[in-house]
Amino acid sequence: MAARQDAQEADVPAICKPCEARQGELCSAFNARQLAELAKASSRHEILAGTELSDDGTYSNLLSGVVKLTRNLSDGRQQILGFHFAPDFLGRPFKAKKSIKAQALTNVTLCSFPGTVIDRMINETPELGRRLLKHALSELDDARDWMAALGRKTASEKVASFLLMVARNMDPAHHPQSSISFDLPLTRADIADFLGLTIETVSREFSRLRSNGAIRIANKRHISLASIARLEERCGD
Amino acid sequence: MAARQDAQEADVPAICKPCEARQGELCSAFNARQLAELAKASSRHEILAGTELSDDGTYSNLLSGVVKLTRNLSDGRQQILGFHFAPDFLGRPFKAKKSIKAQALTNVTLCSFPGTVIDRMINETPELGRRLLKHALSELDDARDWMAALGRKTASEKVASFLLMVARNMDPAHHPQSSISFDLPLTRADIADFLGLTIETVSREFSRLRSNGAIRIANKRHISLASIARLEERCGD
DNA sequence: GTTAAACCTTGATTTCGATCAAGGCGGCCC
DNA sequence: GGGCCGCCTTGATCGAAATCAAGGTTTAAC
Repeated sequence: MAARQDAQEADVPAICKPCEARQGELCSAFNARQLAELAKASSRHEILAGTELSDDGTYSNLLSGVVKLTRNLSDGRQQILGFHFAPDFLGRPFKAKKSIKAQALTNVTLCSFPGTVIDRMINETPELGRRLLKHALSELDDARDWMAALGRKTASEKVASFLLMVARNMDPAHHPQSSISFDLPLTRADIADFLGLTIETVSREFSRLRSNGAIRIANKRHISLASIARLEERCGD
Repeated sequence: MAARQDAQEADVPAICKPCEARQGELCSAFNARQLAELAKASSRHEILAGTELSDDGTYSNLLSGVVKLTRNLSDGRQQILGFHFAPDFLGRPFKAKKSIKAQALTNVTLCSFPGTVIDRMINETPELGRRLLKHALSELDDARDWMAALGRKTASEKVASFLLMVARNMDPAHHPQSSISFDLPLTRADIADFLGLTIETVSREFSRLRSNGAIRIANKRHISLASIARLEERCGD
C-alpha cells in the first residue's frame, strides 16, 4: 500500500510485486503493458476455509492455500477430482461438459481477474496460449495418474500415493531421501472421497503405515515421512 | 491421386480434400498457405489393429478407427486411460509426466505431421493454440468423468456408463430416445481394464443388462441399445 | 467444568467384486 | 474333419473393503 504512488511508473504493477516469486505459471508470459492492464482488472481476495468458489468466468492465481475440485453423483456419492496447491492457477476457458465444484480446503488467497481479459490476450500473446495449454495438459496428466490409481491400486497403495502427492505439492523442492513433514489440509472424509474409499479404510491404512514405520502421525493431521523414497516403494507404480 | 496435378493451384491441398468433412477439430484453424505447408509435411498411414503407435513427436488426425491409451503399474496391472474415436486428434506438445502407451484397437487411418510444424504455427495462429487448448480441456473433462466412475460407481453403473460413452462416440448425432446399435471395438479384457474390473465381472454385467432388456447382444461384440435414455438411468450420474 | 459437535479410530460383520474353475463358441491351421 | 487357440460365459468360493457399531479425542461454546 505504501508503494502505491509509484505504481504507474514501475515496470511491474505494485499489486504484482509481492507476487513475483509465484508467477512462473502464468503472469510471466505477459509484458509490462499487459501486466499493468491485468493489474487494473485484478483484485486480491482472502477466502475462508470451506467457502465454495463460484464458477463465474474468473481466472485466479492461487497465492496461498489449497482448493479441492469435486463432482457428485445423483445420490450424493462424491468424488474429488483434484487439488490446487499454491502456487497454481485456477480457471479455464470453454465450459466444462459437466459441472465441477471448487471449494477452499484451507484459508486461501487469490489474485483474480475476469476471463474476458485473458481470452483477448491469447490473441496477442501466443506464449499465453502455450502456458494455458501446458497447464491443462499437466492437469490431464494428473487426472490420468489418478485414474490408474482409482482403477487398479489397492487401498494401501492409494493412501501411499496420496501422501506422496501431498508431500510433493507442499514442498516441491523435496529431496527424495530426506525426511519431510507437513499438515494435511484434508479431513479423512476428503481423503476417502479422493481415493474412492471410505473413511474407515483410510483410517486403517494410516494406522498400518504408522505401525510399519513408513509415517508418523501427530494430532491426526500432522504427517512425517521417513523419506519420499520409502513411500514410493509402497505406491505400486 | 488423379487430381494430383492441380494440387499447387487449389486452395486446399489435394491430400486434404477427401478429409474436409472431418477437419472441424484442428485443420480448419489453418489458412490455405498453412494447409499447403502442412500437407507437404504430412502423410497418410494405415495401421493394423493391435499396432502400438510410437510416441515420437508426431501429431495425427485420426481419420478412421479407434485408439486406446494405457498405463501399466509395475506388476503388470493395466489401466486404460481413454480412447480416441475418429474423427479425433492425437498428439501433444510437452512431455507427459509418466509414459502412456497408445495402441490401435481397430485398423486405423492417420494423417500425421511432425510436431515441430505445429509448434511453430502456434506462434502465428492464436486460433490454433485455442483449438489445442480446447481439445486438451475436453480430454481433461473426460478423464475426470472416469475418475468419478472409477472411484464411486458400482460395476453395473460403470458398464452402463461405458456403453453410453461408446454409443455417443460411434454415432455423435445420436437421438437420445431412438435405438442404436454398433460393434464394440474392444475385448472384454479391454473393457475391464478401462473400468477397473475383471473380465468376469464385465461379462456378468453384460448378461445382466441383456436380461434386463436394456441391451441386446449378437456375436459377443454387436450391441443394440433400446435407447440412450434407458442406459442413462443406469449410470448413476 | 460440562456439553456438544466434528472428526477419527478400532472391532465385528457383511457384501460386492475378485479369484478359481470349468466349459462353450468361433475362427484358423493343418 | 479335427485340434488348437483366443475369447467369452457361468458357477463356486474367497477376500478386500464396505458397512455397522461403539467409543475416543479435540475443539469450541456456554
